[in-house]
Amino acid sequence: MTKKEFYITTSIAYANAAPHIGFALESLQADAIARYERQSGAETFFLTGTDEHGSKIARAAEAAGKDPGVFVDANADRFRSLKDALNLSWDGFIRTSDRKTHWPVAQELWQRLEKSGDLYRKTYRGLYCVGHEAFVTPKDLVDGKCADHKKEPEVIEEENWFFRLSKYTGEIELKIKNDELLILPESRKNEILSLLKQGLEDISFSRPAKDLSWGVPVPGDETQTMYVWADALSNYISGHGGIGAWQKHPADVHLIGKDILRFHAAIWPAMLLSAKLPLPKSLFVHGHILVEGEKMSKSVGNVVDPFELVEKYGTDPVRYYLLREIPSDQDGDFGYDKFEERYNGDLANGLGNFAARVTTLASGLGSFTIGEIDASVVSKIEVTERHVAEKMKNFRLSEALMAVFELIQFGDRYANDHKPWDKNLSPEEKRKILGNLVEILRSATHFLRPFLPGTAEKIAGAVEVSDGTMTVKKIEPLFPRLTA
RNA sequence: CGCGGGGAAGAGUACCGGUUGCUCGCAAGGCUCAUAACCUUGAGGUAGUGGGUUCGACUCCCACCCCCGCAACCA
Repeated sequence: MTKKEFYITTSIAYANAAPHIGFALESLQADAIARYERQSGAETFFLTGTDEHGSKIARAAEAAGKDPGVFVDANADRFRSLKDALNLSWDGFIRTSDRKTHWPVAQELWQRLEKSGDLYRKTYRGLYCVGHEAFVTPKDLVDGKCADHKKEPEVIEEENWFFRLSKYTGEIELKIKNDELLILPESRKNEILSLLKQGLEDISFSRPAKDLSWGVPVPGDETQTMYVWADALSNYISGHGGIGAWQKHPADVHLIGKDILRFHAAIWPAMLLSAKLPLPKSLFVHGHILVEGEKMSKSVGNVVDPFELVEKYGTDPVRYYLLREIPSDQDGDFGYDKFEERYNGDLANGLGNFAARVTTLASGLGSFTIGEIDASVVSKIEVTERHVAEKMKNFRLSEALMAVFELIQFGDRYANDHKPWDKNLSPEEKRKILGNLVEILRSATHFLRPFLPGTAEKIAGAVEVSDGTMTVKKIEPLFPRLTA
């Protein structure tokens, strides 16, 4: 009760392939926010996981000659191992194929919707393309034929469960409008409001089990398997203690990509309303990563593997690039040249060099008492703290990082102005100046900790403080310059 | 077609109706504690295009162009 609780989620990744840097970005954003909240004293729960059902996965497994369960286990492990590669601090990893923790919640949620009278059977008639092995819409057709497969689709009828999404349009619109369900950035809020204004239609909530066997069975109807909505979205509940826990404390923020905004801002809230459960407090919508200006796609072959990046550059440089170079709420670009520019400019020359110069200078002093800190330094640190807090509140991570690097620049300037290496300075004068510089370094380290936890650890390890006495060790180069 | 977002110096971005600010990159000078680093100064933008409102617009309005997402069964 007394302690602030904070519950943050990423979307769950579809486990049909290996993770790419898009998911790495979302994980890192969530991680930085989670670490920041934890550091600020909140009891934080950070959830991530994998979405493992659906015919796409069943087919991918079949193509790989594997049982879907085995296939999905292997992929889930790869997503899980992002934790080490990227130094993620998640507390829970939910898998939708988990029959013990996930299925009962998905089914309970389903039953709640049913109890509210919001699920009904309806015959769905659609155009089925054999090539797609899926329904297509008239817009996918050219001259009455599937644009991809050049075949006329068949008209197929099947019975599905439907959810009365239409019933909740108005209520959701209102809650988004008055920020009861806060959507950030504001442009995304506008986007979803304009969609809601057009109204929502009821959606199909299940598939015949004969077509979709790899999924959660519909309770009380063996012939049907849940379609993605109840199956996947319920992870936010099953991954953190189940329905009772959600009732007490729903998610503070769901991090999602712009591609799944409508699911999270319309379908998910509608389900929760129908189930008489509280809505998440906010959604933060990030953009997509382009690679050298192009959309990342398997067919183009420009998919960037986060594990390779980490292998090549190290964890914190990858964290830094994705959190700093990619604007948190817009599309951003990944490129190796840019990566190395950022690395050299900010990490090697900026943070790394500043840490080296300060610790080298201060290590020559032995143990010394911390003197008074200049008013200008105190106020710069305070300003930085305020800026970081403001930016973090709106999840503008890249801008928060900018504020921290301004502090480092301030530190470099302070060193140049006061020249603690000057032979004419008395030992007291040197100590005073270095006391200030170390203070700047320590503060910057503190602010950077959510973003670059490993680096912060290293710097903190070089500065020992006890009872107002400080001992500084010379630090090993944190980020050796990359040379072309 | 429609809805939403975005288009600013080589790159990434901020604020704002009233001489475009910041970071990286680039150039010159300074300094030498530090990872050829750091500091200072400078070059570089007709703010997508064309109209309009206004004493005055990057900022408001309209049209168009380009990019991105959505467009309900595609996870």
